[in-house]
Amino acid sequence: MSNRVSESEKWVMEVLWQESPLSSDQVVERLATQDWNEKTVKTFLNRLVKKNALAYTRDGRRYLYHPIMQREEFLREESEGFLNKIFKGDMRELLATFVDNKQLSAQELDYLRGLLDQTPQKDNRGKKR
Amino acid sequence: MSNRVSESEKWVMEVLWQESPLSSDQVVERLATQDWNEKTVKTFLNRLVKKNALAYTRDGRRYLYHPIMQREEFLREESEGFLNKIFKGDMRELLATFVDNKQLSAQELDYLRGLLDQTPQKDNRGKKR
DNA sequence: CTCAAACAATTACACATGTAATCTAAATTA
DNA sequence: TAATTTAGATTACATGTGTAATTGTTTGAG
Repeated sequence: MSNRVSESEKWVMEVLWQESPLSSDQVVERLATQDWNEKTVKTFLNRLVKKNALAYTRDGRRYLYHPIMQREEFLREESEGFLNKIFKGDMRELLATFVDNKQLSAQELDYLRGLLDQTPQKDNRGKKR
Repeated sequence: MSNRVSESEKWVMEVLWQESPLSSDQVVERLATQDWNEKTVKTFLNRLVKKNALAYTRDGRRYLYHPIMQREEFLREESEGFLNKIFKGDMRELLATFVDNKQLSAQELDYLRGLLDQTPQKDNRGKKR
Protein backbone atom coordinates (compact mmCIF):
# COMPACT_ATOMS: atom_id res chain seq x y z
CA MET A 1 0.00 0.00 0.00
CA SER A 2 1.16 3.46 -0.84
CA ASN A 3 1.85 5.76 2.05
CA ARG A 4 0.16 8.69 0.47
CA VAL A 5 -3.11 10.01 1.80
CA SER A 6 -5.70 9.82 -0.99
CA GLU A 7 -8.28 12.45 -1.75
CA SER A 8 -11.12 10.74 0.08
CA GLU A 9 -8.91 9.90 2.99
CA LYS A 10 -7.99 13.54 3.23
CA TRP A 11 -11.55 14.39 4.24
CA VAL A 12 -11.20 12.06 7.17
CA MET A 13 -7.93 13.70 8.09
CA GLU A 14 -9.53 17.12 7.93
CA VAL A 15 -12.11 16.09 10.49
CA LEU A 16 -9.47 14.87 12.87
CA TRP A 17 -7.20 17.83 12.30
CA GLN A 18 -10.07 19.97 13.36
CA GLU A 19 -10.93 17.97 16.45
CA SER A 20 -9.43 14.92 18.01
CA PRO A 21 -9.49 12.34 19.35
CA LEU A 22 -12.76 11.08 17.95
CA SER A 23 -14.41 7.70 17.71
CA SER A 24 -15.22 6.29 14.30
CA ASP A 25 -18.87 7.12 14.82
CA GLN A 26 -18.04 10.70 15.59
CA VAL A 27 -15.96 10.91 12.45
CA VAL A 28 -18.84 9.45 10.48
CA GLU A 29 -21.18 12.08 11.90
CA ARG A 30 -18.89 14.90 10.95
CA LEU A 31 -18.64 13.55 7.43
CA ALA A 32 -22.38 13.44 6.89
CA THR A 33 -22.01 15.92 4.04
CA GLN A 34 -19.85 13.44 2.14
CA ASP A 35 -22.73 11.00 2.08
CA TRP A 36 -20.52 7.99 2.65
CA ASN A 37 -21.64 4.74 4.13
CA GLU A 38 -20.37 4.22 7.65
CA LYS A 39 -18.40 1.22 6.42
CA THR A 40 -16.66 3.34 3.88
CA VAL A 41 -15.50 5.79 6.48
CA LYS A 42 -14.24 2.96 8.62
CA THR A 43 -12.27 1.61 5.70
CA PHE A 44 -10.60 4.96 5.38
CA LEU A 45 -9.81 5.09 9.08
CA ASN A 46 -8.23 1.68 8.80
CA ARG A 47 -6.16 2.57 5.80
CA LEU A 48 -5.02 5.79 7.40
CA VAL A 49 -3.80 3.89 10.42
CA LYS A 50 -1.89 1.51 8.17
CA LYS A 51 -0.41 4.49 6.39
CA ASN A 52 0.72 5.94 9.69
CA ALA A 53 -1.32 9.06 9.19
CA LEU A 54 -3.58 8.24 12.15
CA ALA A 55 -3.22 6.43 15.43
CA TYR A 56 -5.72 5.47 18.09
CA THR A 57 -6.09 4.77 21.73
CA ARG A 58 -8.50 2.27 23.08
CA ASP A 59 -11.59 3.53 24.88
CA GLY A 60 -13.34 0.45 26.12
CA ARG A 61 -14.43 -1.46 23.10
CA ARG A 62 -13.81 1.29 20.63
CA TYR A 63 -10.98 3.38 19.29
CA LEU A 64 -10.36 7.05 19.57
CA TYR A 65 -8.43 8.28 16.57
CA HIS A 66 -6.00 11.14 16.36
CA PRO A 67 -3.71 12.41 13.61
CA ILE A 68 -0.06 11.57 13.45
CA MET A 69 0.58 13.36 10.21
CA GLN A 70 0.17 17.06 10.67
CA ARG A 71 -1.88 19.18 8.34
CA GLU A 72 0.96 21.52 7.46
CA GLU A 73 3.18 18.62 6.61
CA PHE A 74 0.50 17.19 4.37
CA LEU A 75 -0.10 20.49 2.60
CA ARG A 76 3.60 21.00 2.13
CA GLU A 77 4.12 17.57 0.65
CA GLU A 78 1.15 17.78 -1.65
CA SER A 79 2.12 21.23 -2.81
CA GLU A 80 5.65 20.16 -3.47
CA GLY A 81 4.46 17.11 -5.37
CA PHE A 82 2.03 19.12 -7.42
CA LEU A 83 4.64 21.69 -8.29
CA ASN A 84 7.01 19.01 -9.44
CA LYS A 85 4.52 16.85 -11.26
CA ILE A 86 2.58 19.49 -13.10
CA PHE A 87 5.02 22.35 -13.38
CA LYS A 88 8.27 20.40 -13.24
CA GLY A 89 9.20 22.38 -10.18
CA ASP A 90 8.95 25.68 -11.99
CA MET A 91 7.44 27.94 -9.39
CA ARG A 92 7.17 30.85 -11.74
CA GLU A 93 4.99 28.99 -14.15
CA LEU A 94 2.82 27.79 -11.33
CA LEU A 95 2.40 31.28 -9.98
CA ALA A 96 1.72 32.64 -13.42
CA THR A 97 -0.99 30.06 -14.02
CA PHE A 98 -2.69 30.77 -10.74
CA VAL A 99 -2.36 34.50 -10.83
CA ASP A 100 -3.37 34.64 -14.43
CA ASN A 101 -6.19 32.20 -14.62
CA LYS A 102 -7.69 32.51 -11.23
CA GLN A 103 -8.34 36.20 -11.57
CA LEU A 104 -7.47 36.84 -7.99
CA SER A 105 -9.69 39.14 -6.04
CA ALA A 106 -8.39 42.43 -4.74
CA GLN A 107 -8.29 40.92 -1.28
CA GLU A 108 -6.26 37.95 -2.39
CA LEU A 109 -3.84 40.22 -4.14
CA ASP A 110 -3.43 42.37 -1.07
CA TYR A 111 -2.97 39.33 1.05
CA LEU A 112 -0.33 38.06 -1.29
CA ARG A 113 1.48 41.38 -1.36
CA GLY A 114 1.48 41.34 2.39
CA LEU A 115 2.98 37.87 2.40
CA LEU A 116 5.64 38.92 -0.03
CA ASP A 117 6.59 41.89 2.06
CA GLN A 118 7.26 39.79 5.08
CA THR A 119 8.75 36.80 3.39
CA PRO A 120 12.40 36.27 4.15
CA GLN A 121 14.24 35.44 1.02
CA LYS A 122 16.12 32.31 0.29
CA ASP A 123 19.53 33.90 0.46
CA ASN A 124 18.82 35.55 3.79
CA ARG A 125 21.20 34.75 6.55
CA GLY A 126 19.80 33.47 9.77
CA LYS A 127 17.68 30.71 8.30
CA LYS A 128 18.58 27.84 10.54
CA ARG A 129 18.32 24.14 9.70
CA MET B 1 -11.78 5.09 -18.39
CA SER B 2 -11.32 8.43 -16.77
CA ASN B 3 -10.78 11.32 -19.06
CA ARG B 4 -8.05 12.80 -16.99
CA VAL B 5 -4.46 12.78 -18.22
CA SER B 6 -2.41 10.83 -15.70
CA GLU B 7 1.03 11.77 -14.50
CA SER B 8 2.88 9.42 -16.83
CA GLU B 9 0.69 10.34 -19.73
CA LYS B 10 1.51 13.96 -19.11
CA TRP B 11 5.13 13.32 -20.08
CA VAL B 12 3.93 12.12 -23.45
CA MET B 13 1.79 15.21 -23.81
CA GLU B 14 4.76 17.43 -22.97
CA VAL B 15 6.72 15.95 -25.81
CA LEU B 16 3.94 16.60 -28.26
CA TRP B 17 3.22 20.05 -26.92
CA GLN B 18 6.79 20.87 -27.65
CA GLU B 19 6.84 19.45 -31.14
CA SER B 20 4.21 17.81 -33.27
CA PRO B 21 3.16 15.85 -35.15
CA LEU B 22 5.44 12.99 -34.23
CA SER B 23 5.38 9.27 -34.86
CA SER B 24 5.31 6.94 -31.89
CA ASP B 25 8.97 6.15 -32.42
CA GLN B 26 9.87 9.79 -32.31
CA VAL B 27 7.94 10.19 -29.10
CA VAL B 28 9.76 7.20 -27.66
CA GLU B 29 13.10 8.74 -28.58
CA ARG B 30 12.27 12.01 -26.92
CA LEU B 31 11.26 10.16 -23.77
CA ALA B 32 14.51 8.27 -23.46
CA THR B 33 15.14 9.94 -20.11
CA GLN B 34 12.00 8.34 -18.70
CA ASP B 35 13.47 4.92 -19.32
CA TRP B 36 10.19 3.44 -20.46
CA ASN B 37 9.82 0.46 -22.68
CA GLU B 38 8.61 1.37 -26.12
CA LYS B 39 5.46 -0.66 -25.49
CA THR B 40 4.70 1.41 -22.46
CA VAL B 41 4.88 4.63 -24.40
CA LYS B 42 2.63 3.12 -27.04
CA THR B 43 0.11 2.27 -24.37
CA PHE B 44 0.12 5.86 -23.22
CA LEU B 45 -0.36 7.13 -26.76
CA ASN B 46 -3.29 4.82 -27.15
CA ARG B 47 -4.89 5.85 -23.92
CA LEU B 48 -4.39 9.50 -24.70
CA VAL B 49 -6.17 9.08 -28.00
CA LYS B 50 -9.06 7.36 -26.22
CA LYS B 51 -9.14 10.23 -23.74
CA ASN B 52 -9.33 12.72 -26.58
CA ALA B 53 -6.14 14.40 -25.53
CA LEU B 54 -4.33 13.35 -28.72
CA ALA B 55 -5.30 12.64 -32.31
CA TYR B 56 -3.33 11.30 -35.24
CA THR B 57 -3.13 11.34 -38.97
CA ARG B 58 -2.02 8.38 -40.97
CA ASP B 59 1.38 8.45 -42.60
CA GLY B 60 1.68 5.24 -44.56
CA ARG B 61 1.66 2.44 -42.06
CA ARG B 62 2.26 4.66 -39.09
CA TYR B 63 0.50 7.37 -37.17
CA LEU B 64 1.58 10.92 -36.58
CA TYR B 65 0.26 12.18 -33.29
CA HIS B 66 -0.64 15.70 -32.31
CA PRO B 67 -2.27 17.21 -29.21
CA ILE B 68 -5.90 18.09 -29.05
CA MET B 69 -5.83 19.20 -25.46
CA GLN B 70 -3.76 22.33 -25.10
CA ARG B 71 -1.11 22.73 -22.47
CA GLU B 72 -2.61 25.84 -20.92
CA GLU B 73 -5.95 24.14 -20.62
CA PHE B 74 -4.33 21.18 -18.92
CA LEU B 75 -2.40 23.36 -16.49
CA ARG B 76 -5.47 25.37 -15.69
CA GLU B 77 -7.58 22.32 -15.00
CA GLU B 78 -4.96 20.64 -12.90
CA SER B 79 -4.34 23.79 -10.93
CA GLU B 80 -8.00 24.30 -10.34
CA GLY B 81 -8.42 20.69 -9.25
CA PHE B 82 -5.46 20.86 -6.94
CA LEU B 83 -6.67 24.06 -5.36
CA ASN B 84 -10.07 22.55 -4.71
CA LYS B 85 -8.91 19.15 -3.57
CA ILE B 86 -6.10 20.15 -1.29
CA PHE B 87 -6.99 23.65 -0.24
CA LYS B 88 -10.76 23.47 -0.65
CA GLY B 89 -10.52 26.30 -3.11
CA ASP B 90 -8.91 28.62 -0.61
CA MET B 91 -6.39 30.47 -2.71
CA ARG B 92 -4.97 32.31 0.24
CA GLU B 93 -4.01 29.17 2.04
CA LEU B 94 -2.46 27.81 -1.12
CA LEU B 95 -0.41 30.92 -1.62
CA ALA B 96 0.59 31.01 1.99
CA THR B 97 1.80 27.44 1.84
CA PHE B 98 3.84 28.03 -1.27
CA VAL B 99 5.21 31.37 -0.28
CA ASP B 100 5.93 30.17 3.20
CA ASN B 101 7.34 26.74 2.64
CA LYS B 102 9.03 27.08 -0.65
CA GLN B 103 11.28 29.86 0.50
CA LEU B 104 10.97 31.62 -2.77
CA SER B 105 14.09 33.07 -4.20
CA ALA B 106 14.49 36.79 -4.60
CA GLN B 107 13.96 36.36 -8.30
CA GLU B 108 10.75 34.46 -7.85
CA LEU B 109 9.50 37.09 -5.48
CA ASP B 110 10.30 39.85 -7.92
CA TYR B 111 8.66 37.95 -10.67
CA LEU B 112 5.57 37.50 -8.56
CA ARG B 113 5.48 41.17 -7.61
CA GLY B 114 5.65 42.01 -11.25
CA LEU B 115 2.76 39.71 -12.00
CA LEU B 116 0.73 41.26 -9.25
CA ASP B 117 1.33 44.75 -10.52
CA GLN B 118 -0.07 43.93 -13.90
CA THR B 119 -2.84 41.63 -12.83
CA PRO B 120 -6.30 42.96 -13.44
CA GLN B 121 -8.44 42.34 -10.43
CA LYS B 122 -11.56 40.26 -10.31
CA ASP B 123 -13.91 43.14 -9.68
CA ASN B 124 -12.45 45.18 -12.50
CA ARG B 125 -14.84 46.13 -15.22
CA GLY B 126 -13.68 45.52 -18.74
CA LYS B 127 -12.51 41.99 -18.20
CA LYS B 128 -11.60 41.01 -21.69
CA ARG B 129 -11.04 37.48 -23.10
C1' DC C 1 -23.84 -17.58 31.95
C1' DT C 2 -25.80 -16.92 27.29
C1' DC C 3 -26.97 -14.27 23.50
C1' DA C 4 -27.49 -10.29 20.84
C1' DA C 5 -25.62 -5.79 19.67
C1' DA C 6 -21.98 -3.26 18.30
C1' DC C 7 -17.29 -2.62 17.34
C1' DA C 8 -13.18 -3.69 14.56
C1' DA C 9 -11.00 -6.83 11.06
C1' DT C 10 -11.18 -9.06 6.86
C1' DT C 11 -12.74 -9.68 2.31
C1' DA C 12 -14.80 -8.04 -2.10
C1' DC C 13 -14.98 -5.96 -6.41
C1' DA C 14 -14.69 -2.47 -10.20
C1' DC C 15 -12.01 1.02 -12.30
C1' DA C 16 -7.53 3.73 -13.02
C1' DT C 17 -2.77 3.51 -13.68
C1' DG C 18 1.96 1.79 -14.40
C1' DT C 19 4.19 -1.31 -16.94
C1' DA C 20 4.54 -4.34 -20.43
C1' DA C 21 3.91 -8.86 -23.54
C1' DT C 22 1.39 -11.00 -27.09
C1' DC C 23 -1.50 -10.91 -31.23
C1' DT C 24 -2.70 -9.44 -35.86
C1' DA C 25 -2.49 -7.38 -40.14
C1' DA C 26 0.00 -4.96 -43.54
C1' DA C 27 4.27 -3.91 -45.92
C1' DT C 28 8.91 -5.36 -47.30
C1' DT C 29 12.09 -8.52 -48.79
C1' DA C 30 13.90 -12.73 -50.55
C1' DT D 1 4.49 -15.19 -53.89
C1' DA D 2 5.96 -16.66 -49.31
C1' DA D 3 8.25 -15.35 -45.29
C1' DT D 4 9.62 -11.90 -42.23
C1' DT D 5 9.38 -7.61 -40.09
C1' DT D 6 6.96 -4.11 -37.83
C1' DA D 7 3.22 -0.95 -36.43
C1' DG D 8 -0.76 -0.65 -34.10
C1' DA D 9 -4.48 -3.39 -31.28
C1' DT D 10 -5.50 -6.30 -27.70
C1' DT D 11 -4.61 -8.53 -23.48
C1' DA D 12 -2.25 -8.98 -18.97
C1' DC D 13 -1.35 -8.24 -14.36
C1' DA D 14 -0.17 -5.85 -9.94
C1' DT D 15 -1.23 -2.01 -6.99
C1' DG D 16 -4.10 1.92 -5.37
C1' DT D 17 -8.57 3.81 -4.55
C1' DG D 18 -13.62 4.22 -3.99
C1' DT D 19 -17.09 1.92 -2.09
C1' DA D 20 -18.90 -1.22 0.68
C1' DA D 21 -20.53 -6.23 2.71
C1' DT D 22 -19.30 -10.00 5.51
C1' DT D 23 -17.01 -12.11 9.43
C1' DG D 24 -15.16 -12.27 14.03
C1' DT D 25 -15.10 -10.86 18.69
C1' DT D 26 -16.07 -8.45 22.91
C1' DT D 27 -19.27 -6.68 26.09
C1' DG D 28 -23.56 -5.34 28.05
C1' DA D 29 -28.39 -7.01 28.76
C1' DG D 30 -31.20 -10.50 30.49
